[in-house]
Amino acid sequence: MAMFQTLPGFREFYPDDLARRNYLFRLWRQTAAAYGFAEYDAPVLEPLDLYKAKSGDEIEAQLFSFTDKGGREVALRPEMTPTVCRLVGAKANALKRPIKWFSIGEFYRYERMQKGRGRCFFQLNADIFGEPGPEAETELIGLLVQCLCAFGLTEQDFYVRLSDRNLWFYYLAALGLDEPRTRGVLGAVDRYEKYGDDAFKGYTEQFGALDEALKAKVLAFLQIKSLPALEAVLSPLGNDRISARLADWRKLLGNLDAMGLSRFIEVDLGVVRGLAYYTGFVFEAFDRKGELRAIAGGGRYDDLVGKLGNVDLPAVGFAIGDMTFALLLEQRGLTPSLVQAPDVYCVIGGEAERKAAFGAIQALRAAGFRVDYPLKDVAFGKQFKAAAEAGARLALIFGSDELAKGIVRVRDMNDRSERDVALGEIVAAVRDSL
RNA sequence: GCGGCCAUAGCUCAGUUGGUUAGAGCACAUGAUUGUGAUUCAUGGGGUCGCGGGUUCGAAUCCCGUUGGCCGCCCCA
Repeated sequence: MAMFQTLPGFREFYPDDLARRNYLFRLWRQTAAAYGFAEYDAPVLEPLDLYKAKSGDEIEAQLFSFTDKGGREVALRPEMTPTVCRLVGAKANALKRPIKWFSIGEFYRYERMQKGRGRCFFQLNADIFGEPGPEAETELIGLLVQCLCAFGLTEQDFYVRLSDRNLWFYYLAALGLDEPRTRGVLGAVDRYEKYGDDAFKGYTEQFGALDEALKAKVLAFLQIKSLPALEAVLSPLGNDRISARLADWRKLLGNLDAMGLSRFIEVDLGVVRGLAYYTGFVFEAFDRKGELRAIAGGGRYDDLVGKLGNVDLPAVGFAIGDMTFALLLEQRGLTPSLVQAPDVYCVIGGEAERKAAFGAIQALRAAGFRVDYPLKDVAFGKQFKAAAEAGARLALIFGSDELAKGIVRVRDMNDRSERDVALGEIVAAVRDSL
């Protein structure tokens, strides 16, 4: 047994694992770039207060935090949002709008491990700053959907639930609830899907039982699954800000429809997301089978940059975690096998031939081809086997007979055909054959 | 933080009522095969049975503790 184990919840990436991870990151990067997002990065270790400021003391229990040698209270980052708010806030006046940024980074949370959750994980974070209107949500939801579709997932595999905390606030205000009670009701709404009527226990303890007629309206509202149903409930109220908000909804859904993404989107007012800092549209991606935890989540947080970056700036963002996402790809058989195959494997007759082979190997590698060869003398049969197992497309045979004639035999490992090439033309010959 | 199940080779696992030197398949390595990828066969390396303690003449096996894993609850930024 190993004398040292990895810390609980931490992960090691052997070459095959890392190849899969890199594949994830590569497609995410390409997709984010295609949508016009610029990549940034920032420290893994941050002042503890950065997270307290955003989320309160309670969050500290789930933080990897400690005191550094300079006596500073620090924490490994559990998420990107506070950091990116600080970054943007610090240069807000110098940055071209809209600010469309993304990053891929590792995050740490001191939590109990579970399926799809460890103590370290990677996330793609994408955010737009400086755009208050639903055009920003259009871009982000579009990007989110494509970040999943890029791997071959379809509307059969996942969907995005779209909701709106503003509409909840406006609606509950119109029903006569004050802000604390509104937050209490939203807490119940967040839990309703899981606990049913028990979700209102917390509210009842704090404020007393919710009026039955009011509760019926809340329950009806959280079950709304379409824009027309939403309009039917809200339009009669004749409330200006609600009307304006419905216009935002029409714009967002219209935009997404024009992008051909309607089949991924489900209006679902039952989603409010627990985070107190979300201020508008919120959205979450789930697998259709409902077997996994959320694949991605995001929403608008217009007040956070002001709080953490000292400049008022509207913002929307989302994050996709790598663990649940990898489980989904696995379930759907979409995890590719990514063997790092060489282009060329050199079969070398013996020590004398090796010298000649090195020249060609060096030239091929300098030209950018992936070239491998046995480090020590091995029987010919073994070398061909090794070439086949490595997945090489070509085998170059550096035998004594060939080298005596100044040539190398090029074997195509797929169709087993062979041809001779002058030693000096090896690079061109390989280029032609691949 | 709470609860359930689990821990034997790199992987998947077997291991009798507690009883010789703890096994198999896969994987890996070598050879049969000194110029061509398969199959097959042979051989080999690799385990203080997660760790610590206890019971016993004797523990992978029974008991206690501990660490780690899986699953669920809380939480999920």
